[in-house]
Amino acid sequence: MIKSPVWSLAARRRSGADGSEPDARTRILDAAEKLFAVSGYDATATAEIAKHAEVPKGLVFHYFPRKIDVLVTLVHERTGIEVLDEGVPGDPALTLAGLARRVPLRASPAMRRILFREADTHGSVRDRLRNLNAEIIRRASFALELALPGSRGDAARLEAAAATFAAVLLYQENLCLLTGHHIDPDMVADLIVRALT
Amino acid sequence: MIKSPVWSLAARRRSGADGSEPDARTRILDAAEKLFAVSGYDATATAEIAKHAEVPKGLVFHYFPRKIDVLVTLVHERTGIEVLDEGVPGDPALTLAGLARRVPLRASPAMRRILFREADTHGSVRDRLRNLNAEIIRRASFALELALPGSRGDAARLEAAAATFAAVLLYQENLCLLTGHHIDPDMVADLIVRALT
Amino acid sequence: MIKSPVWSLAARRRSGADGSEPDARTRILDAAEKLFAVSGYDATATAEIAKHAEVPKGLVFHYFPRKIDVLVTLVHERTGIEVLDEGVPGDPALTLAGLARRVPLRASPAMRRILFREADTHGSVRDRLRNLNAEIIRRASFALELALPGSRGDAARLEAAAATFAAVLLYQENLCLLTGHHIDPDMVADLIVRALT
Amino acid sequence: MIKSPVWSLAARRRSGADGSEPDARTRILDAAEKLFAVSGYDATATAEIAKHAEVPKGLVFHYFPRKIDVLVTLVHERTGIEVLDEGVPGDPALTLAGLARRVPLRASPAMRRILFREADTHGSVRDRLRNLNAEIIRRASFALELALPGSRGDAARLEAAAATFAAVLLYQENLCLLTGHHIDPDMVADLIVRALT
DNA sequence: AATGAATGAGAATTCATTCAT
DNA sequence: AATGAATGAATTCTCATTCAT
Repeated sequence: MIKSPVWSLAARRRSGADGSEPDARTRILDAAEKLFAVSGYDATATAEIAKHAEVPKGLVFHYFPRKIDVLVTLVHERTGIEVLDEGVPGDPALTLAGLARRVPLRASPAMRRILFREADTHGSVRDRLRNLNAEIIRRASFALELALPGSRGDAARLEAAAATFAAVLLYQENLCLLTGHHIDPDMVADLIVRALT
Repeated sequence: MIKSPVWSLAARRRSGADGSEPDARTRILDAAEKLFAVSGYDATATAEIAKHAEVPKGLVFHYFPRKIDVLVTLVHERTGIEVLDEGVPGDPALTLAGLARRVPLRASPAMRRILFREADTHGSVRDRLRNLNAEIIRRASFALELALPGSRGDAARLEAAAATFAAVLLYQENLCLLTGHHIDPDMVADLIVRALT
Repeated sequence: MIKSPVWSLAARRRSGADGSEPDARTRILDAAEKLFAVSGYDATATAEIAKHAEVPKGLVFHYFPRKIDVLVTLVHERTGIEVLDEGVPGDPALTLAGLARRVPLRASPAMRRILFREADTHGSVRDRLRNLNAEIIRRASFALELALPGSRGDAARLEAAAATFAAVLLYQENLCLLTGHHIDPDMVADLIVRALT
Repeated sequence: MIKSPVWSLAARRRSGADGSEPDARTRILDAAEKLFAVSGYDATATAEIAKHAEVPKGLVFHYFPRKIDVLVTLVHERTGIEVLDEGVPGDPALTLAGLARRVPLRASPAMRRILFREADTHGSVRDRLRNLNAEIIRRASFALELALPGSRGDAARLEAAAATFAAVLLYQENLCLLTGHHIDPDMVADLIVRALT
């Protein structure tokens, strides 16, 4: 059985299980997500969103009185931290590799682009990103501690390792998109393990 | 004596040592650099650039027929790779720490923000970033090889380490801005060394 | 009783017989028609059109996303060929004179000026004029054939006569405007008849 | 020996007989003539003229302080009435055909387009066109009288014939350009002769 | 005479937002 | 709730013209 990516949970929720069209509000958010990711928030006109969502222009403002509300809603409703399962004690490398492959950030690739791009200029997005980042570092930290009990001696180094790990995991997608350069998460996990043992 | 940052070489050149005002074109680029960094390209009006540069609106058009030309010119003229190479063989940790503190990307903090932010939506900026990133990885790779001749055995691991190093170095500033979380380059350097020895 | 000119049919339709104001879109086209005729397309600002139409500037864009769309729409909606055909066999001179006085081009004097002036530089206008001209020549040809069955022998001459007739009819108004020289259509009709009999 | 068209007299004068480049002022007028004909006066920027003339922008204003001076100068210097030879008494049809082929308007095709187009909105151009038209009608009238002494009886008809002849001759080029429909001058000459005899 | 930087008024177009229905 | 016409401020871009050198 193929496991659908975590970020598609929201996607599945969008269109009813009966295959019916998602409702207008959802279609607006879908369109905005795609357009914001591709062109950026500023360069996307609300009229464009309406057109792609196949709803009349006025309806966008019906649901989202200000344009910024669309962005805020997207970030609030379509990004989050995976609450499910955590660290699997035992083999350090395996645990880290698992974490690498399953960053607990629940957000579609499009939402990640939006998150990083708009955080630069929109306080509310930045706040969200801050929280998400902190949580990811905490998880990584916890996982490292769990996996590598021996390195407990140096908290600072563990902290740096977790942050590095988090940074690489968060940005690898971005970096790949921008530079075409791919970093293998397994390799990074392996490096971290080697550094801490 | 504090060494002025490398990216300010251009800045110093802008206003002559004689204290004379930089010329109009330079003032326009200066203003654009600052404004693009703070508000983003799309959210910055050319009129705003002109006002900050203290030049008439029309002069911006005179030098840069399209608004996008301002961005393209900034990226072309104000980002680059440090050519001064300083391979310091000897102590691995020291060498890496040096590299960490002196990323060979020649670009002001403002230009870095612009580079990362606008690469997402502007092809020409993305191309530049791609080149810069590749060059930085190459440098890091070379430095690692020089510093850690013993690890030559595993090229893939070295490559991953260099890429991780480069990614963290490039993004740390960004991450710090966005999330407030600071990563100590020395720590990262130390981690890399430990991972490779 | 004086028969109102054919081109005013549309005009009458614009403002209801109930004296109600024509709608915004119509007022915009009315204003554009007048201004384009007087000053030319290029020299007429859309703001000017809006002012004369007594609508806000933005509404012009709402109906006509590009300025050129106003011109194109005018030409499409306000020029045409009279469909009411009236072949009146019998006296040749009378028939031709009738045709002279009733060129089958349905277009206000303003639209005619626009048509001739802008055809020079705007392809879509030129296409329209081409069609109109061809149709007028066909009508003239048909009328001549009907009126002067005896001249059927020389098709080329008939063709030339029709074209000449059409040219003079089409341009007489233009010429008069530009040069102040008036050509009497009756005289031209008479000439044609004499030439063909 | 091929006889170069009358309107190229000016052209020949432009570049020295020694094949040297025409001077700046001439190149400016050349460029303006071409550009005005293609795009119209309003739609042609002075910078464009300078570019095509391969002269610095400032030089255009050196010779022609106002943009309109370029147009006025063109019309003054590059349109005129042929003063050379006139009617050849004898065969009417031949004389008219000759006149048809040799309209006494000395102006390049480009200048004719400019003349007709800009007359609509520029008084000075209109004045010139008026004069030229009057002169052409006078010539045609004279030629007709000379060629067809028998028809002297009806001055009004002669007048109408001359005007028709002039109109067709003047506009045929325009019409052809706009509508693609060609009128054979010989045919028109023939028609006129038939109408008057 | 020749030049290109400088200027600013004004053009087209964009677009978030409002509002009557 | 739904709709699309209406609004006007703001933005990018154009361009004739001036001017110092």
